Amino acid sequence: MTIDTDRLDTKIGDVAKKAGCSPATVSRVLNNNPKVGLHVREKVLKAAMELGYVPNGPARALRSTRSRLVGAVIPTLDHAIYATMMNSLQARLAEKDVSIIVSTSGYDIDMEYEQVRLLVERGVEAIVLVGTIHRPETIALLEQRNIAYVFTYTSASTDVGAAIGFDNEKAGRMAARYLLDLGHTRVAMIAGITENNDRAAARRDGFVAEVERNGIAKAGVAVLESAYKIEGGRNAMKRLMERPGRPTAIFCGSDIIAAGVIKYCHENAIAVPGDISVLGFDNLEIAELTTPDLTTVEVPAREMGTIAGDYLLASSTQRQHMRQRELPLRLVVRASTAPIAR
Amino acid sequence: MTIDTDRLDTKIGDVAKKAGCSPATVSRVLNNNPKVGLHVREKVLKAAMELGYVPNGPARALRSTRSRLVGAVIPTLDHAIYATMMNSLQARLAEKDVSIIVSTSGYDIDMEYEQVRLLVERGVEAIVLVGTIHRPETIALLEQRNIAYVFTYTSASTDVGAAIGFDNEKAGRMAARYLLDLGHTRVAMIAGITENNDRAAARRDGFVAEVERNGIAKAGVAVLESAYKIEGGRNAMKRLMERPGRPTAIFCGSDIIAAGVIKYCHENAIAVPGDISVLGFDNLEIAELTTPDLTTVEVPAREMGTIAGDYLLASSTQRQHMRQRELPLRLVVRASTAPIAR
DNA sequence: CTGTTAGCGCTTTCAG
DNA sequence: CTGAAAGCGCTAACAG
Repeated sequence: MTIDTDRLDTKIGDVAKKAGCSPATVSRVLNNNPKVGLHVREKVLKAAMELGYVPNGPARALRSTRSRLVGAVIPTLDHAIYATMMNSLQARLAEKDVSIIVSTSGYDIDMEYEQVRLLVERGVEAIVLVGTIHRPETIALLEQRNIAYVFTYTSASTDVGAAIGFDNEKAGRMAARYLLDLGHTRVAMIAGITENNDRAAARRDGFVAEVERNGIAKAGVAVLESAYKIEGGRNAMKRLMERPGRPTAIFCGSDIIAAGVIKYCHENAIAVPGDISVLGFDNLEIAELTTPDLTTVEVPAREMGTIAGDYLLASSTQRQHMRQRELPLRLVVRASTAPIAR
Repeated sequence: MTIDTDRLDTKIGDVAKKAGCSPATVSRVLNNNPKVGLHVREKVLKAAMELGYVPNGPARALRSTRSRLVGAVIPTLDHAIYATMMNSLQARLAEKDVSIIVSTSGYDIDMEYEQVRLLVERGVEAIVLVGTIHRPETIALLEQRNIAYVFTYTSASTDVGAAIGFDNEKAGRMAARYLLDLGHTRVAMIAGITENNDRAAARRDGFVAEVERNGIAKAGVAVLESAYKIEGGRNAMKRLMERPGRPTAIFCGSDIIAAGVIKYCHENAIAVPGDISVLGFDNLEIAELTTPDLTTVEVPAREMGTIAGDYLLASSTQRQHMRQRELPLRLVVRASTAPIAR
């Protein structure tokens, strides 16, 4: 009647013996198979508990091909926008006892392929990816093995994979529209790193297109790139300010970059938003830390994680109706932007 | 000679057939067993490549009891200090093709136990935990199944588990020492949440002990708690300022909290560090975003992740020499602290 | 150096 | 409703 704690590992047969039934029945109980007698079910549960039985996941996965494991490959965990998404995704999956293997690609699609391969090897049932651009081999592998996958941070679904996110091009246009409506005509963008990052590239394209559509800035909109770090934003701003034809408004590809831009302005006595309006992207917690508080475009990172989780948890039939989900983007107006001075 | 892409899944036997050898030999090649003829090895590799063979991890794990999987249970991914650690831990493990299942406990040790149980079920070979305080069942389970585990963010190893981190109590004393040396006698602490968080509690205890050891502050040091959010810090500061006997220096349990404190000061025309010195903890990227820049205690989060990774990757014999690792703490002096005005 | 044999722990037909 | 039997894909003895 006491709990055995000395056995190194007890298996389903031990539980069966103790409960006085067959292993098959134990398995049924553990899998909530309804057609097991109430009495037997109770005995099994009791025996399992007393023996401290823990199922062997790999054995289960091998036999049933259901691993209760999903994978995610994100650029990095060192950026709040991805960490936050992972946090809510993991929380959602945990509610259903599904585990998530997290790996990072460092914004490199070759590395992403390697990681996806490894995840497939681990037997994940589904995979979360970021963005729309991937190696064809990555998608081919997933298709061939019939593993479900979702793209996040984008709303551009392919004919096969699902997409849960937002329209990056539209986001860029929204940013431009806002600055333009404020009366700015000399605008610039510090775009983050667009190589291998279709989302950053789409934002830039949308921004540039909207600005040029308005006929102003014939000389072209200044577009620089920068690492997603405060220092990166600061350096990019320095480069920008050393060029002729200073802008009066700047759209930054991330709040982190915007923070670096504002930092540079402080150091060089450039008034924000007096001399230059600064618009961020992401709405991270730090947007309330800059002086002045940062106007920014909010990215629904938490929500994306939860919805991606729902998608993965759904049955394959249910998934048909969830294959594309465009989340709304919201402009959060704070104090770093202002109408152009006349 | 072309790559087969239509087969749903090819197994080791298929590769063996194509390479003209036995499954055992294929297995040997795939596991880098040295005693396989060079010629055969090449044929196997070629066959595996052409068939697009991906090993079946669960089957391997079942047979060999080596899953190449480790687990981590952290409080949350929504705080940079943990996300950063996970990022470097994952990167280190990925170099050796080891995957990591990440789960979160929300600072709740009962939840932590559930997550650990699930990880054990998944067949992880080792587990990373945060802090020293855990349910006895958690440790018992790990011990019984003979699964390696490491505590991080602490240097207090138990007789069984390893610890990779720093001395939180010492950190608290260091913070107190610094403020005291600046001449402050009326000091306070906003400690984060200490319930179920032995690290935050130890920091508080060290801080209070060092202050009282100096005989000042007979009335006791004011200690408040706060969520690890900007708003939390701001609210706690509000409460603190509404009490009699305002402090001239405040130690915050996290930079996030410190940011909130500084925010409150701005809003209420309290000069930092003129009226009040503010000292943070963590040295997050945001420490350079507050105005003035934040003086803080640097926590080696990235390094902890890498070292924890090394520990998990090591053989059990090597691990004996790595069971305790206290990383140095560094005080990063910026502009939010100053000697007391006379 | 390579093949044969057995079986890891579990779930799943198939009978009863 | 329950048991017996088979075998998921792989690796580890053990021979040769």
